[in-house]
Amino acid sequence: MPATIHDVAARAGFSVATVSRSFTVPQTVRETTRASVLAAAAALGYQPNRAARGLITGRTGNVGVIVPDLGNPYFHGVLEGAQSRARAADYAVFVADGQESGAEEEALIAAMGKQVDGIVLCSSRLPPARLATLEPEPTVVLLNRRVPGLPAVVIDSAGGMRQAADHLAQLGHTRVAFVSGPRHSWSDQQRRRGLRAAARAHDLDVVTIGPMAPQFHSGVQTAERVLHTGATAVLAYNDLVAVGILSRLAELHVNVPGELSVIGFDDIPLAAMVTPALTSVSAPTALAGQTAVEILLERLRHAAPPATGDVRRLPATLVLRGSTAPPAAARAAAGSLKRA
Amino acid sequence: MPATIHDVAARAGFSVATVSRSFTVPQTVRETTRASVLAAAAALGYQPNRAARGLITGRTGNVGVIVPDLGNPYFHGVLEGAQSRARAADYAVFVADGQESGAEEEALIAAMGKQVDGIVLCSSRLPPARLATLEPEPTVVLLNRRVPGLPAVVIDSAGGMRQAADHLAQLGHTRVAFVSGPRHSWSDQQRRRGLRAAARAHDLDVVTIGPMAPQFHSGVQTAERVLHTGATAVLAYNDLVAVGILSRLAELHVNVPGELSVIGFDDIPLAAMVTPALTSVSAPTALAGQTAVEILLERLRHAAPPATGDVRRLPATLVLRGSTAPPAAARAAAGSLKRA
DNA sequence: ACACTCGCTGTAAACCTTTACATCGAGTCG
DNA sequence: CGACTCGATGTAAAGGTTTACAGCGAGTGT
Repeated sequence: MPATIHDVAARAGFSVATVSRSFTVPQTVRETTRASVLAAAAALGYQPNRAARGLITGRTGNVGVIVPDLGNPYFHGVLEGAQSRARAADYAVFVADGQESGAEEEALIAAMGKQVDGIVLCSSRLPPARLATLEPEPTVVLLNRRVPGLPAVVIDSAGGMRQAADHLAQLGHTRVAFVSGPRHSWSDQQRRRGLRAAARAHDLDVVTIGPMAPQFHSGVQTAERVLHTGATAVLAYNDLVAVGILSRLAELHVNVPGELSVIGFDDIPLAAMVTPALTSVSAPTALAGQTAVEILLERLRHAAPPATGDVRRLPATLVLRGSTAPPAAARAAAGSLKRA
Repeated sequence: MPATIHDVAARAGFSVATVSRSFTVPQTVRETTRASVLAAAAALGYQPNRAARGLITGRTGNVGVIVPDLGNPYFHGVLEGAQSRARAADYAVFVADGQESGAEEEALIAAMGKQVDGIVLCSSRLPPARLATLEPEPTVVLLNRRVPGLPAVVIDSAGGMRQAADHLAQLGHTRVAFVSGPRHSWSDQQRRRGLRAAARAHDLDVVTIGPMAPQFHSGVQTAERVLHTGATAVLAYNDLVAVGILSRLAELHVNVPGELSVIGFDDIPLAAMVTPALTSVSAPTALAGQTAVEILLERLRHAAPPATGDVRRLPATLVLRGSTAPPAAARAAAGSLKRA
């Protein structure tokens, strides 16, 4: 029913080859020819059949994005960025939810297999050994994960964590809690690393709680434990748990930031919507998504992967809001100073 | 490079037709035959080439989901539901962001065209006339939108609104504000309709503010206007603006629910995370997404659309949290009663 | 024994496009 | 003027699968 290349060829008075070329390698047909082909195509509403094209070229014009949890706001930014960048290049994007499971992820990769030209794997739950054997089929780029030999875009969590710790130290905090994320999470390791370094530099006392699921309810459950540590500030693995902490603290009538400062991670939209607004380490998720498909497309263009170990590092930046302040002790001291 | 049906056929000692049949119409091949075909396929890691299959069957095994804004949490639930239902049926899902624009949406539909068997159109921004002429190519099902002749799944916002208004009336409120959503939004019309009905029933005084963009900042901007209406409760078009209101109210030191009750719509995860937790009309978004692809798949199965005007109505239910209470006046009255 | 039906399998066409190779005419160079 | 090159176009094969049709052997009913 829909018009094929043959219909266009017949109408334009040329062969199918010429029609095909008019679309895929315009330089090779005479300008006037191309014009009449295009006119015929437009008149017929012709759209190339991607399946047929894919069959012969081996490319699909699709990319896949696999995230561990579609429900996690963190990945919405990624998805949005990926989608817009892909669309700009006339690629379509498949999205799939790995359900936090390596096995499911693997199944997804297999299922996507021939349907996509490449895959953006976000915060993969797969073991490094498995990741390393993924290529060359399909072409992948990692997001927020590094394994040797695979291109990746990573957000500099460690750097962000350092900024957060600097900020806290500067405010006068000396004992802080860290509510950590999933045990084997690459991101968690990065954040720990950043925190360790900053702690040494500033002579901060750090007590780590966790691992915890990166969810709101984890924060709710953890709030009281944080209080018991005697810390005057808490760094949460991500905004979700930070907000959970905030929520429980409000129930307990603990003043934030007066009695406890709270810092989140990722700066998802939620962070700006709670009261007090959450100081958070902003992760450029949309940019990350964009960059990931950009690298993917680039690799696809030159079938020979140029720099397969290409790692793009995106900076995270601390954004100051209302959930951090000097510790109560410091303010008390300042107060007594004034009084004295 | 990857194994084809021919390789499997050769290895199993049968023809390609038999191999093909073993996968697509298993009843027609002898059981033992099928077993050896499957064994050969497994040994070779054979996966049918979808492009080739699609070329001949005309089906792609893909469905598309178009949402007006990937950044809107409302659609995350939809997307999640759609994705999981599709995957269960071995379909893959394309996702695209219409950017709140009818034109972009149209372009997306055209671009998806031959790549998908059907499309779930969420809260479409397209005019009804255009929507009506979409079919039969591609097959679509609408979500949160109704136009004659097209199957749809809608969430009963009007019913939800009625529940919300009932709740408020029961608490003793007599004057409430409604912060409305996008002017031509179908959902907004539904909500208005439900509110009007409930207002009549309970003799509620309703003052409408808006239209407003369905965003957090709209709520922030609107909070003071709400206060000035003299209403003791406010119904927001969705949770995002409700939370915006909450946020601004906290800045103004207006107690919620003491001085003003706030009700949101959609019950996105955010609603449960703010303080006070937001009373909201819960929209079963994931179920809606699921149902939409279910209808789509069903229609695809019987090429002849069974009941093209099929409309599935999903109930919305009010979930009570901490942002609603009797109006200050009522409590004062109750207090004086007690005192008397 | 014959004509049939029935279950299972094979052969080959068809789906729509891209692209290697062939063709053909016109210009170029010696 | 002949041998070539070059640009524009056409012909046909190829890509992997499904499926209409044919074939074939075994059972069935007469």
